[in-house]
Amino acid sequence: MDKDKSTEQRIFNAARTVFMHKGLAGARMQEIADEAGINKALLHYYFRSKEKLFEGIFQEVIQQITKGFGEILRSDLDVKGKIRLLIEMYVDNLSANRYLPIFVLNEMNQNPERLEGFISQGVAGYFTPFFMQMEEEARQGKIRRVHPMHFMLNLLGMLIFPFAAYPLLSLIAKNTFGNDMNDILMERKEAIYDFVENALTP
Amino acid sequence: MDKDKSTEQRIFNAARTVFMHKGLAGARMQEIADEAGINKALLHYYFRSKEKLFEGIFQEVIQQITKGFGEILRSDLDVKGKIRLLIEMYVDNLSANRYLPIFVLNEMNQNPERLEGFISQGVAGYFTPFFMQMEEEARQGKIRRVHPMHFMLNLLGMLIFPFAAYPLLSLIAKNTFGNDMNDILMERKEAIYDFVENALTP
DNA sequence: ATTACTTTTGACCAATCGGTTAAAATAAAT
DNA sequence: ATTTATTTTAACCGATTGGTCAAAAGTAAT
Repeated sequence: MDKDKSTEQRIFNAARTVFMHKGLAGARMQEIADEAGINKALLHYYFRSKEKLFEGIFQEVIQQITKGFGEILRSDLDVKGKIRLLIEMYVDNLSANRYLPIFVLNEMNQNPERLEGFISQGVAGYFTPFFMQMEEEARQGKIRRVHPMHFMLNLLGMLIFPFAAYPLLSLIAKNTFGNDMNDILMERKEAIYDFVENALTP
Repeated sequence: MDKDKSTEQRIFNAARTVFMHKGLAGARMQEIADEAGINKALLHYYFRSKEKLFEGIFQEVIQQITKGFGEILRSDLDVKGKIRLLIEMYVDNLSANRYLPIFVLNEMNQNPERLEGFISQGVAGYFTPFFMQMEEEARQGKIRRVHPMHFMLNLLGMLIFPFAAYPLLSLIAKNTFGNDMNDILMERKEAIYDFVENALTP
């Protein structure tokens, strides 16, 4: 219940938890209040409305994702180095917070307009330089020439999908080979990097 | 409004549309009634409750997906042939219904118990034989030896993710290179197959 | 034409929702 | 100690929600 933090922070943390698990439409202000250990009216004292509270959470989550993403893409590593780091970051982050991808994907589909404000400037700008670096390394014969955008879609898909589809995959893993899905997720870093490296080797 | 079909079918179609776009928590019975062009009370006449109506829709959607999936995996094609067909099917289906993946992923995360009933017997059974076929072809040197489960996760991720993240990717595509995301999705079949084939070539 | 059965409707209900308000409790300022 | 400002609460409100019901409209059988 974050007993020692400020009330505003406790509310914000509670809201993040509940919104992340239930989504905007499924979340209840009463549940957020309970999770924060305070009265429901106090929610509206600190954050005017459910919509405003959600907007704050959503913005924070998006910014946290894009921040790490941008830092890696703008570093001075080579392509394979950046990919290695992207894989590390995504698998670590999503392992710690399994509901994040489905939350973000769902809410951005329910209300795409929310993105427009604070995406265009940020994420979009990181791609062009990285794509140029890929072209350059392909010219040098360091990596195979692939379509940069499709490569990025492939990489992100391999990274994010297993976490978004966890409940289904967990069932399948159990029923096909007594294997636990969590064990498979642990191997995910190596599996993706092997696959990508093989696809990028000329 | 499906004027000529039976009332029950019109309601079911309307429910599929609304649930698929808004999800269980976000959908309103009144909106489904409007979409079907009938009174709200008539919904409860044909389908007892929102939950029952949703269950019917969800089951139909899951079954439709797993059906095609199973048919391809059990066909007598070689591994690369099956992969080619899987790519064709998924890209075609998801192009025609962009909301399907995020709908399924979200609802299975909100209520994983719903899956257990009608998944274990179906989908799970298709995997083991296909995984054995992959091992066999790897032994013959026809394809590179890869971990079957991770390979499947990679393939499904590459197939599904771009559709689930469409709104974000659409913004990025527009801002990095004036390209339209729909054009990119059209090239998706070739891009994935190229990538996979390169990763599977010994 | 009357009966019997099914389909459709408008009006209604209790519960729940996000949000408000006035007052109580607490903290800060003088 | 008293005033002032801030934080927290219980009680309440109107709107919306999923769901019900009795009656009307339609259909089929005799």
